[in-house]
Amino acid sequence: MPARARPARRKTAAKPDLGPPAPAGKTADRRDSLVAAARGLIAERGFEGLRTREVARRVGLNHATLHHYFPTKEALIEAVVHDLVQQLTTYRAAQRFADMPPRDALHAYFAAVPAQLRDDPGTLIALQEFFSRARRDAALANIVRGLDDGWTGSLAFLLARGVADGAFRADLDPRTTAQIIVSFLRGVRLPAKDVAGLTRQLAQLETLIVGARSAKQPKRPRRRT
Amino acid sequence: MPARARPARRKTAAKPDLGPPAPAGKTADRRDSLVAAARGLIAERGFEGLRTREVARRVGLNHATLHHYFPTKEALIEAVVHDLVQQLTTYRAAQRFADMPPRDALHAYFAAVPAQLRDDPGTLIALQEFFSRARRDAALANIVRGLDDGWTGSLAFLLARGVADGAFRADLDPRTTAQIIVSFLRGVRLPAKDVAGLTRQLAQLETLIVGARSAKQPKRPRRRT
Amino acid sequence: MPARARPARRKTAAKPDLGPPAPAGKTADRRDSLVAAARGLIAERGFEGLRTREVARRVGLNHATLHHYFPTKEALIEAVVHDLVQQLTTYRAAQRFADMPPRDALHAYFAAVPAQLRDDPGTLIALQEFFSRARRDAALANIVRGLDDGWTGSLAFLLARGVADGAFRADLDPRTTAQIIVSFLRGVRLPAKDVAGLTRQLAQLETLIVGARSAKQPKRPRRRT
Amino acid sequence: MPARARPARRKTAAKPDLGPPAPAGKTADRRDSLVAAARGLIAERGFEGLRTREVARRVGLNHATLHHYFPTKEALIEAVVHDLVQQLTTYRAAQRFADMPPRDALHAYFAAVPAQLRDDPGTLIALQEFFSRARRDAALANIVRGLDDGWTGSLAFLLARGVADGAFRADLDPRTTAQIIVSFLRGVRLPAKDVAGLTRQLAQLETLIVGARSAKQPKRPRRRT
DNA sequence: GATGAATGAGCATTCATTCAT
DNA sequence: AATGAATGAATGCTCATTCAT
Repeated sequence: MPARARPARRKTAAKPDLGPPAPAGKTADRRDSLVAAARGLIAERGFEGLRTREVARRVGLNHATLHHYFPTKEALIEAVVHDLVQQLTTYRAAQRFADMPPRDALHAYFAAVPAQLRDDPGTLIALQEFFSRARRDAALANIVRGLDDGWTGSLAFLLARGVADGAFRADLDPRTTAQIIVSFLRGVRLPAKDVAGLTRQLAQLETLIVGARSAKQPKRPRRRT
Repeated sequence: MPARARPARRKTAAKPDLGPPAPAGKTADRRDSLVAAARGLIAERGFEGLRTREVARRVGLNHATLHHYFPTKEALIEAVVHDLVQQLTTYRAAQRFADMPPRDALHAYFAAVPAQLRDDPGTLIALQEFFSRARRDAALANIVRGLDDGWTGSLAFLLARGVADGAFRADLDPRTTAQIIVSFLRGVRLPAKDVAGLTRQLAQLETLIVGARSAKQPKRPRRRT
Repeated sequence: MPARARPARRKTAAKPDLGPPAPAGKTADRRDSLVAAARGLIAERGFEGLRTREVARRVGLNHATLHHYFPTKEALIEAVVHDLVQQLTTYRAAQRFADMPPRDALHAYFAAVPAQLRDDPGTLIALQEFFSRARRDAALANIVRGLDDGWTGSLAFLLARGVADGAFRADLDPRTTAQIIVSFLRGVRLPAKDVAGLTRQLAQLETLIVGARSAKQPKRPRRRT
Repeated sequence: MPARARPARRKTAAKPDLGPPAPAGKTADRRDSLVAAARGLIAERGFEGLRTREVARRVGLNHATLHHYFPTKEALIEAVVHDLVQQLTTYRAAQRFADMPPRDALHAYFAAVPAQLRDDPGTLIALQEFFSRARRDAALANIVRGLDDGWTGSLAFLLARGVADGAFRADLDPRTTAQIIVSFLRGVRLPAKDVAGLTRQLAQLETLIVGARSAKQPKRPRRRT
């Protein structure tokens, strides 16, 4: 749920107090609604089942009106990707991994995954669809690659810090391990019916990364005080 | 319309004495060709881009003739799944992991991945497409789940053996770890442009599973025994 | 339900005498019908009013079937041009101007115009539409130019012969005059409600070309014995 | 919502004292601009390619605003015709053929054609489009017929004077010849790439009309006082 | 007057499927 | 078995027109 700040429509922008409640930003809202509806539809039916008519219908608009906001279906899809990228980037930036000890950061990171899955599975499912589609769409592949690099990079940084201060296994290549984690997360079956199972997997992965020390609590690594 | 009597599926093609001299297995061959073409097309363009006319064209058949072999497009897709499942099951059965020490078995298993990727990327890409599609197709989901369970099961068995004989880390839950590996493999970006990177990731994963001992050879752990 | 009657006949292809009257050339016939319908529609409503659905409807076909014969609307239009060009070329070739004395040839040529207008006004009207459209369609412009050059050329040749043997005015540049005639014919108002008027104009034009001698029979120049 | 009170059309724009200081004639100007833009677009792309949005865009107006000036697209088109008619009528009136000797008048008339073609080809091209469209639009056909009659009439009058005073061929029917000239001009290929060719054709036509005397200067007959 | 938003009717094109031969 | 022809149900997109503001 973004709630994009909406920066001053048009050039007038005076409109101190209008009759209707708040028509300001209606256009942006509509666009956002359409993007959200499209994302949901992609999550539900894949690109195979994405119909502009259905997207418009879900927002309560005539299908022709959709083209008032997005000239083509492809433009709508692009908007969905960009929204997805921004949302994920924001999400990553919002977490202050840098402020936390590596092990806590990793734990927090992993803890966020099942939460996100429960709160907003649609976004992640849509993301998987885009990963799939990137295979045959060069432009999308570039965007996805950027997303991937950022994702891997932030994880690799976190892991490197942990390796340096002895929190993680010494024989761990940060970048390679980050790639493993990313591929693992990308490969998670969605929609997740077995969230408990996923939580267990994340915990196990944490154990593997942390190393031999935590052998005594394999399922649930001790939280840092 | 449906219920077309499916004559001699797969490679059985026994039919010791038929009227015409040599038409044996021709129908099965055609079916196989169509399935292979469909699989290739799915890999190339996804379900989005799967067209029965194109499938028929690639096999050199008229598009209407395809319907003599598969009453509907959906039937063709099902045949592709079943073919895929059988192929993978056969493949797994062919490898004698049970006869090898766990660590060697794991290594062999991981070594086979980049090889498969190089030899027949199409099958794996198609597989990813089916995983994607299973999200919205209950019937397909069941098939895929079976595949998944078998895959996870065989890996879990291997890991359990390793944990039991001390080849792998003791704090490793075989089933959970098997699920991690499966999700990781499912999440690998295809087509793989960076096979070396993938090989490195597999080696790292091996290291994490084997445990602290191999800290000195992170990239290519010496085989024990 | 197919009701498959024939039991697997390969490349036999005997077919000595078939039940139905004459299915041969049915495809060509359909194509021709569609082209004719399209030409008619262009004549009636211009390119503005050309609808593939209507073309198909006039031939008694589903609009999707039209695309079985012509991949796009543009392809259909092209077929109409080519048909038009061929028809006109054939028409011109059929007239044996070369075998006639210039003056008789010109007269015969002019006499054919009102006849054509009465028999098949649609073709000429469609032709005018194409002339109009050639203004904004480079490809069409080339085709039309070719048609024009042939038209002008044959007339110029006729006129040159007449100038040479004294049948026409001596101060007449054959090519320029041919261009005048062609432009005049191109500019005739269609559909022609006043055929008599047009006939009069052609006679007058003949008089102007023949020169001063025929001052006594302005409307109907005497035919050369 | 038609019946928009049309205030001060054309270039009158008197309005000596209005409320606001300078909005005088603004509405009329806007209308004229729209008509001019529409005419240009018709010349460029034909009726096929006439889009009200594009017309408005070229004038710098919102497409919805266009409907304040012209209730429908058809009304805009009508305004274009009327503007065209008025322009041509004015143009014809401006030339003082009546004051000149017939042969000079004809020459002046013909000389004006290439000039007009060079200065404002758009108007003539649009005119051709309207001639084309008149074929299927009865209302337009009437307007065009009026234009045609005026055009033919003025030429016929000129020719009649010339025949009477011996300037032109005696065996020339003024009205019929006027129709020939008009059809010829209507059939000229536009946009004219070969203006020299057209000039030559006009000169030749002049020769044909004047008669045998000018046989010595076929291209540029000396003006007979 | 001006404008962004909205809409209905329509359009060319696609495609899995059916059917007669 | 094989195929060309045919079709209905979409599908993305267009565009003149309407309307609330």
